[in-house]
Order: sequence, then structure tokens, then C-alpha cells
Amino acid sequence: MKEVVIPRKTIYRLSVYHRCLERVNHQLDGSVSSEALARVAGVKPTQLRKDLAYFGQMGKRGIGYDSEVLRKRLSELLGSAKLHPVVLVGVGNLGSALLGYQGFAKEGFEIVAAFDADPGKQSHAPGGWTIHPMEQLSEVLRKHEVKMAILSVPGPAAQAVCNELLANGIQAILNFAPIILQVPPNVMVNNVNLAIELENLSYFIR
Amino acid sequence: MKEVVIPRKTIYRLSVYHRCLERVNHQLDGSVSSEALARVAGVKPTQLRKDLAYFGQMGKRGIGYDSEVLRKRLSELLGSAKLHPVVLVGVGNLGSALLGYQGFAKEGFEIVAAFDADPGKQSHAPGGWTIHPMEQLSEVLRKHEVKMAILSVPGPAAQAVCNELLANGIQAILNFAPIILQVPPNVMVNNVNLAIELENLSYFIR
DNA sequence: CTGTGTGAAGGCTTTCACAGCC
DNA sequence: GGCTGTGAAAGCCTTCACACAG
Repeated sequence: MKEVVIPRKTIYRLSVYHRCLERVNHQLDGSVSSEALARVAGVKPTQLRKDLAYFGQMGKRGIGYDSEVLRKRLSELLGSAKLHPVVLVGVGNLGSALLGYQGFAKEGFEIVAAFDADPGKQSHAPGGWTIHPMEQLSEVLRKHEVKMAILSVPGPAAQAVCNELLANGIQAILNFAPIILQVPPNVMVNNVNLAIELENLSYFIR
Repeated sequence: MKEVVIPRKTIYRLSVYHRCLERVNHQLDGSVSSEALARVAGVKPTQLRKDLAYFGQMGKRGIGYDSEVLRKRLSELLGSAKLHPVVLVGVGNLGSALLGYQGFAKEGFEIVAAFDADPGKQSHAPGGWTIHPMEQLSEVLRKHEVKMAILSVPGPAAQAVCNELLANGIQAILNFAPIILQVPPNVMVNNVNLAIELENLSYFIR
């Protein structure tokens, strides 16, 4: 029994490989080399091999990786093999966009409910979504056993809403609010801040 | 003249500090300590100091940083002091959401035009946006001297559109398409992939 | 005495070089 | 011969410890 910790960055790249594999695996007859897959994933072949090797022998020497086997294995490892229920909190500009975004469902995530403090948001909701008031949060989270949340409320409200999510058993948050959330170490937060991404790019323009 | 390279991660955190500073600088009378700012930014005080020190002496020992001076300096360094024109290409689900997102303008970025291969997208556009056909890309980019683009087209179209952007002088791309773009080393790409962020979170849920 | 600036140490990730299997 | 798996080396970033300025 090994006691190696797997780097966060490796986990992240696993998702990238997973996507790349799904995009190209009908173009190849059964197997991929680390070199081929690394190229479309934008990494070096050695890195890909090291990443995969954390989880045991996955390829055949002299041949490569069986693309279908690898895809399945990645899917299991990442926990995306089964459908994950997700809630979305904050149906403003960005939130309603995310509700309409088809990308989530396609990748194994189902938004089971959307919440907003303002019931008036009902009318703006795309695609016939029902926007629940915050009071129903607890009930819905427990009923569907939801463990993941998408947080797209304004910055000032974010920490309070976050606390509410944590109190109801949420273990992972995709945070679009422009603040660093304070959470216990067993809760995972991934931040997405579009303004920061743009600002970061502008640094590199001479 | 020092010849030190500044880590990419440092540049990224600079944006975070910048945001945090804007959020809290009316709460303080003139100066911030590295400890206070680091706390809201979610980093260690030493890291913040080292990050800032890459750009010379910015604080006063025994006192801290003058919050207004620091804010201005960060703004200059990041290139967000002046308004940057940006174009958005791909007005699908996500693209139209981004068009409606107020966050960009607030942070010094102005979307000067939106493009889509399908002129039918006109009707879906929020807020009275005119959606230009791809044929006008070259003209608009040159006229407004646009250097940054937001790319939200479907994966299969992304590389071709990217090449077109590069041919017209684009130097930085915020990429929402689920592929790794092939670009020359002098072009900067920041990837945002919501499905990957969610999948990544799902790994950490036991 | 307070809080920044910084060389040095430490830790983590990536890359290399090559052993091992097909 | 081809390509994976992996210990060792290199590189990069973070953290520490403390000098130094207000």
C-alpha cells in the first residue's frame, strides 16, 4: 500500500486528458501513445505518463494506452462516471447564463435546482427553470443529497451563502463570486474570476 | 538593472491583491499591512511581500503599504489602468451570457464588438448588441486596435477562429472553447473550462 | 517595537535518462 | 524497435529567518 499524495495539478490535468481523449478517440484504432495525447492536451509526454502512473500501470509498453480503457479509468478516477447532482445559487447575469449552458449536463453534471434571494428573478430564468427562494435550500440539498454547488451571487453576499451551503453538507463549490471564501479544509473550492483572467492577460500585452 | 523573471503565478496573484484592495480600501485609513491584505487574498503574508517586492520597494517598514498608492501601482503594472478594447467571438449560450455580464466593463475592459458565424444569432443577443459576421473581423480589429479577444465558439471551430484572430494582430485570448489552442509563444492564452472545473471538484468528494 | 525586504532553505513539480516490457 | 514506468536531477515557487528602516 503506497502512501503517495497525488498533486492537485495532476488531478486537474487528468480532466484535461479525459476531455482530449473523448474528442479524439474515434479517430484512432484502439490505442494512443503518450506523445499523441500529450500533444493535444498541451503537455509533455513524460508529464502525461507520470500523471497516469500515479494510479498504477495503465498502458502497454511498446504499444501505448488503450483509449477506451483509459477513458473509462479516468472517468472512474475523477468521479464523473456517475451523474452528480449540483445546485446553482445566484441567478443574476452570470448565473442565468450558467443555467442555460448545456455544457454541464453533457459532462455528467445535473443542475437539480436554482436558488436566488430575489424571487423576482423567476421571470428572467431561461428554459423554464424554477428559481427557488433561499429558504428551500436546506430541503432540496438534503432531498437530492447534493454535494456540489455553483455559487454565482454578488461578492458581498458570497460568504454568508457559502456558510449556508456548508451547513447543509455541501463539500465542493465552484465559486464565481469575486472573493476568497473561508471554508474548512475538507471543503474544496475552485474559483473562476473572469475579470481577473482578463486583467492577467492585459499584463502580457506590451 | 535586474534581470529577474517574474513568475506567472505572481502576476496572477497581483490581480487578486488588486481586487481585494479595491474591496477593502475604504475600510482602512490609508495603509494596509501585508498580513491584513494577505488574509483577505487567501495567501501567506510573506508571499504577498515577496510578490510585491519583485517590483521594487512599495511599502514603508514599520507601517505597511499605502493602500491608494499600492492600488494605483498594481493597476499600472497589470495594464488595467487604461481601458482595453476587447472583442467577443462566438455568441452561443455562453457567449451571449458573457455579453450581458457587467463585470468586464466595471474592471476596465470594453467589449467593442461581438462576432458569430451565424447571422441568425442577432435575435438572441442581449442588450441591443449587434452581432457582426466573421467577415468584418479584420476591419473591426484594426480600426479599434484590439489586442484581446474572448473566444466562446464550439470546440471544433476554435482553432480556425483563433488563427484568424492571430492573423489580425490579437495578442491575448481568453479561451472558453474546450480545446488547447496552438499559438505562437508571444501570444498569451488563458483557458476557462467550466466542465473541467466541476469534474475536478468531483474528484475530491468521497 | 512594528512591519517590510530579501537571501537562504525547504518543498513541490517537472523533466531527464534509462530500465523494463511488449 | 517502440513506448511505458520510474528513480534521480533540475527547476521553480513558497516559506523561513532575520536584517533593516520607520
